Order: sequence, then structure tokens, then C-alpha cells
Amino acid sequence: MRTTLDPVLASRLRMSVMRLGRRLRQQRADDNLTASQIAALATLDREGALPLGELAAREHVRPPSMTRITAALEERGLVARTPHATDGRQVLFSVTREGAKLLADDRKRRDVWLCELMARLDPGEQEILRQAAPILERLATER
Amino acid sequence: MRTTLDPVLASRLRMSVMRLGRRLRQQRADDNLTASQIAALATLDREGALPLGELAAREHVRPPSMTRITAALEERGLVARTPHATDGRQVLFSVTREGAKLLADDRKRRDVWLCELMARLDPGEQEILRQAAPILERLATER
DNA sequence: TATTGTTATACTCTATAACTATA
DNA sequence: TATAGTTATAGAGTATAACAATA
Repeated sequence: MRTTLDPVLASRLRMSVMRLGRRLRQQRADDNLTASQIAALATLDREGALPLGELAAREHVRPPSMTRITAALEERGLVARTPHATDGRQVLFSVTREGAKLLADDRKRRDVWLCELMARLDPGEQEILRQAAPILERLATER
Repeated sequence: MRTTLDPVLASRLRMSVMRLGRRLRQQRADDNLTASQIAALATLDREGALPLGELAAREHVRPPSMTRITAALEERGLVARTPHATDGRQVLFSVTREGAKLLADDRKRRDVWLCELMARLDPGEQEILRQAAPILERLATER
């Protein structure tokens, strides 16, 4: 068993992860939402209700742009706004039941696609991925 | 050893792969190229010289848009155009030495970032990723 | 006459600047 | 006076339509 870190492994892992990620993204349903709208919706789903400015910051977008993004999402009933409890200037945005359903359907779609691909692997290979998943998860969230 | 395919594994793998891919993308150098320009450059690098229409198709972009993208890349000396050998209407685009260098530097950057993260894993975990890499590669390229 | 690529023009998305309201 | 969000306007980027050159 070797312990020194192999730059070729990093490079290979980078390539395969980015390619697979790209293909997973391609499996998204065409729901007429822009990439920014989907991203904002997913962030609200992941982080819970956020004021507009905070959401804009997380999405690396300016507040006026986020105003338009949330307006589009609100018009489609995917997010809802609630006033801030103590600060009347702030507006909190959160995902509606429909918004959550849209995201869930989308994830489901990609899961099915990936599941079908993985079904072609032999049991030993599946087992390796089972062990690899939590490690990749840590790499993705660390620091 | 189980052989039935586990949807939870697919879901977990999807999440970790997409997140890690997202973070890898964030490591890109800020070279003032747009995402479309980088993508087109990388495609030419991967696939070799292509006529404009073909490149537009692979990037899911219309020919007029690709005309502008290649014009920007050409102006920065990252791609070059050569006439088609037999068909005078077609224009073949290919990556220049500078273009290849820019891509290589960019990949290097991400490799270093990933390598540093992976160095924190213990040898057993590194070994699992070593075995997982070619499997992910196959998933990414299959069908 | 059909096809490849470019130019002209319109639309979408995001940013900066100016404004309204609340603290 | 400072901050959160919106509205007005301008700047990228992409698309459709019309055009030029070649097959």
C-alpha cells in the first residue's frame, strides 16, 4: 500500500468528477427556469429562508439582479416572501411546497439516470463507489 | 456482498460529485474569459480542429453566437482559423500553443487544489479513490 | 438550390446608479 | 445617517432573420 500522494490520481479524479457532474447537470428537466433561478431556489431549499441581500451574496449576484430572480420565482409560485420579524426593511424568501417539489422531481430524474448507469457495473465496482461516496462528500464540503 | 442497486447510493454519489465539481470549477483562474469561451476552447482542445458549425452544435449554441465566441478567442490568440482542405465554405478552428497553455495552467491549478485536499485523507481512503477514479470515468463517458 | 459562416437587429440577464422605506 | 430592497438605465451575451460565398 502506497501512501505518497499521486498527482496523476488527483488529475484523473478531477476529470472524471467534472465530466460526470456535467452529464448529471444535462439530465435536468427543461422547466423554463434559468440557471440562476434554479441555483437560487436550491440555495433557499438547502439553507432555509434568507433575506434578499443574503441570498444575493451567496449566489454571487447583486441585489437588483436577485430582485428579478426572486420575482420570476415568486410569479411561478416557487418561492414566497415573508416580512422580517423585527426589521421592517428586510424581506425573507423561502421555498414553497411547489418549489420543493420541483427540486425533488429534478433530483429524482438525475438519480434515476445515474442509477441506470450504475446498474451496469459489477457488484465489486458498486461496492467501491459505495465506499468512495462519503470520501468525495468530505472533499466537497471540507475547509 | 450485496448486488441489488441502491438508490440512496446513487443519490449520495450524485450530490457529492456535483458539489465537488462545483468547487473544482470555482478554482479556475480569473482570466477574463467567459464561461462559453472557456468551454469552446476546452472542446477544441479535447476534440481537435472543428468547423464553426460543428463547434456551435457541440456547445449547444447557435452559429452566430459561436462566431462571436471564436472572434474573442482569436483576438486573444487562443485559437486560430485554417481554411478547410476541400470545402471553401468551412472554417476550421483549432487551439494555439497559448490556448493550450492557458488550459493546462488552469487544470494544473485545480489539480494542486485537489491534491492538497486529498493529502489530508488517510492512505486507505486515498486507495479507495484510486480504485473509484476509473469507475467514475466510465460512468462519465458511457452511452 | 442547399449549405457554411457572417452581419444586422432584438431580447434576456446582470450590473451600476438613483430612489424609497425603515433603523 | 446608514442599510435593505426596488426601480431606471446601460452593458454583455445569445438568438432569429437576412445576407454573402461556396458546393
